[in-house]
Amino acid sequence: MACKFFDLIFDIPADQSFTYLADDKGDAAVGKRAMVPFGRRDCLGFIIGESENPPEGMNIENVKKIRRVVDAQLLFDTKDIELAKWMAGYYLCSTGQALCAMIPSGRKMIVPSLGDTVEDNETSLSISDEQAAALSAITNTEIDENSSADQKMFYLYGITGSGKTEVFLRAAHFMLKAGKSVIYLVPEISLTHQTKQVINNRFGSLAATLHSGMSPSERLSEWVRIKRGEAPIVIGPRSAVFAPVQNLGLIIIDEEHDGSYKSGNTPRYHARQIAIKRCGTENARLVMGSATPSAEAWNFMQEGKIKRLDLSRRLSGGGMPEIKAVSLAKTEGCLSKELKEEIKLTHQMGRQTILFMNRRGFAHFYHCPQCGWELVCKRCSVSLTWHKSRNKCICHYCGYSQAPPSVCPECGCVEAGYRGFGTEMIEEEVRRSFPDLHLKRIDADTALKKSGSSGASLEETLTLFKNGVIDILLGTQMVAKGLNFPGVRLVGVVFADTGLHLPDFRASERTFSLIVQVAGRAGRFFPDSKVIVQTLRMEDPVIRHSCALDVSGFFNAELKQRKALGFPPFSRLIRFVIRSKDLKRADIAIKRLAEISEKLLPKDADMLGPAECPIGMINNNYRRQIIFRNSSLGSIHAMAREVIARYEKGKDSRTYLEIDVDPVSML
DNA sequence: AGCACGCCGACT
DNA sequence: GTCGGCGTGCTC
Repeated sequence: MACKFFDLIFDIPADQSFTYLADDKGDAAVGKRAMVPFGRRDCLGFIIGESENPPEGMNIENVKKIRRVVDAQLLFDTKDIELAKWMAGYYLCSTGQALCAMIPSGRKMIVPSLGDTVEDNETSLSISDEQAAALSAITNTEIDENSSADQKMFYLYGITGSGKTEVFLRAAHFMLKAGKSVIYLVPEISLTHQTKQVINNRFGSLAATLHSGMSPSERLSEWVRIKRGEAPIVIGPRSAVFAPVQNLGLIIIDEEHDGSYKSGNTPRYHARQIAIKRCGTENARLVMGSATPSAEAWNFMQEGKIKRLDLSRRLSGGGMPEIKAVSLAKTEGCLSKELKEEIKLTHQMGRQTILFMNRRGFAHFYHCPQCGWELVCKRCSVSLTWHKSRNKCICHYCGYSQAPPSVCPECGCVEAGYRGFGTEMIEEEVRRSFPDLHLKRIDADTALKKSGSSGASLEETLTLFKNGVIDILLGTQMVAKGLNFPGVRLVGVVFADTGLHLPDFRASERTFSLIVQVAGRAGRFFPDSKVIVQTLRMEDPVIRHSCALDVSGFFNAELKQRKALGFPPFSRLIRFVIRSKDLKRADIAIKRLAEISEKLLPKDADMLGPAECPIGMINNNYRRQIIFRNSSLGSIHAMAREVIARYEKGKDSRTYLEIDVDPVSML
């Protein structure tokens, strides 16, 4: 019987392919997954190559047979393999790991519910001149095989409510009509449903979704549906950037600044980077959008690498709200006089308030005013957060909790207590100040509750708020993203400074972005809306620029600073983190890594560290880091690859090396 | 990444 | 004597 040889790669760190045998008539093929004996066990591998002959210098006796081909359909093609190889090179992982991140992991397929027929509901809604100009810039670009990437990247830069979505939709429609496919990236899973509804209402059921909330088999069947060309538009979070659409015409990245576009595990890819790469090789266009671009995108726009398209006006109900910074310096509790008065006024007007609290992080900690002692997680070295309703102090990294001490364990001082405030504390104070207003709190704690359990689910709460049943919505990041409530007049940022102290060079950028985004929730439909930003740092440029909604003023100052300090976007970084349960091992490993690195460090590059990570321990793992920096990625990239190779030889099996190219968080 | 092999210390 | 922790190396 005729046999063929197949090259397989696996989801392991080693970048090496392995050859297996399968008979000719079988269904083994490049683009499918197969179970094969690998070492002492069976492993799932990706078939990435085939040949008539065994690999050179290899005895046929030693080639094992494929046990079972898992997929009936092809899951990936040579284009995908090329992308995986590029990713492996860029993000310093193995090709197998890269491919594994690209492809859904399901085994069984669910029969997909087939979409309706294609509709063409051309909306008669008119668009503004600015929208029309932006749209024609995107669509009028010649689809020219020889055009450079510069002409294919656009940025819809516009305040909330300026109609970015409509431009996205029309650009998508343009591509669909031209017979091309569209990938529409959104920052959160919850936004995929919302966006899918909008798309399906508009164009018929053409849209597919891909996200981690779906079961693996659901994802697999959507994947296959996309691959067959049955869904020319795909909506999803960062992993959807790999969607196997045929004839890609456009990738949309909504809320480009959002941190969720960066993967948190190996390979730590950024969806924007992958999108740029895909648009380059597949000759597609890229349109991003945000009111607060990332520093990287802003810099590209200034250099002309990305064409900026301005949407400067709000479409409905006039301008942006009045934004006022209010000092918390002489305030007892967490609500300033001004904020209280505005809440009252807003209620009298029959309108609603959103209170925003950026709770997570180093914000509120139990500390002793006498000796400075601070209650910190034993495993993660971050401040514990006090949850009054459960009377517990909880670590937001690992979940550790303990009862709050009644006196300072160091000096016995009874004044020890919490500084700063979380949503629960604000909730209490608001209830005390406004006993007859209906308040609801939304955060990770309350969002966990599913409908049917004691409390209202997130969706239920949002519906109640939308219908005006709730007067005040209090919450964390969740209230800042994508939600539009026409009845809102007032937005209060309870404590804007949270996050400004973080030992991360992006702290300012993130805080700025957050304040502007939250402010955008206010009064999209009325001219009299108001935002109050409470702070202890009235003079801080971040606070001043964000309250003035002055994005370019902020970036002028911030980019000057970044340039002076040599941080991105004026340099590129590669971060190595060593993690180990054992302090000694972590220290030995980081020292060895540093020694290898020093030898290989290019003349023009910097090495920061070795040092303890700002969050020195997470989940009982000690964390140490080294950061490589250079004006371009080239030389540190090559060096990092060699460092990894030498380090891996003779590494300690109980320490782990995490590699992050273009890190976005340095904590 | 797993997993086995093989080398040293301390225990019934 | 042997059980088991831990460094090393390989997986078609």
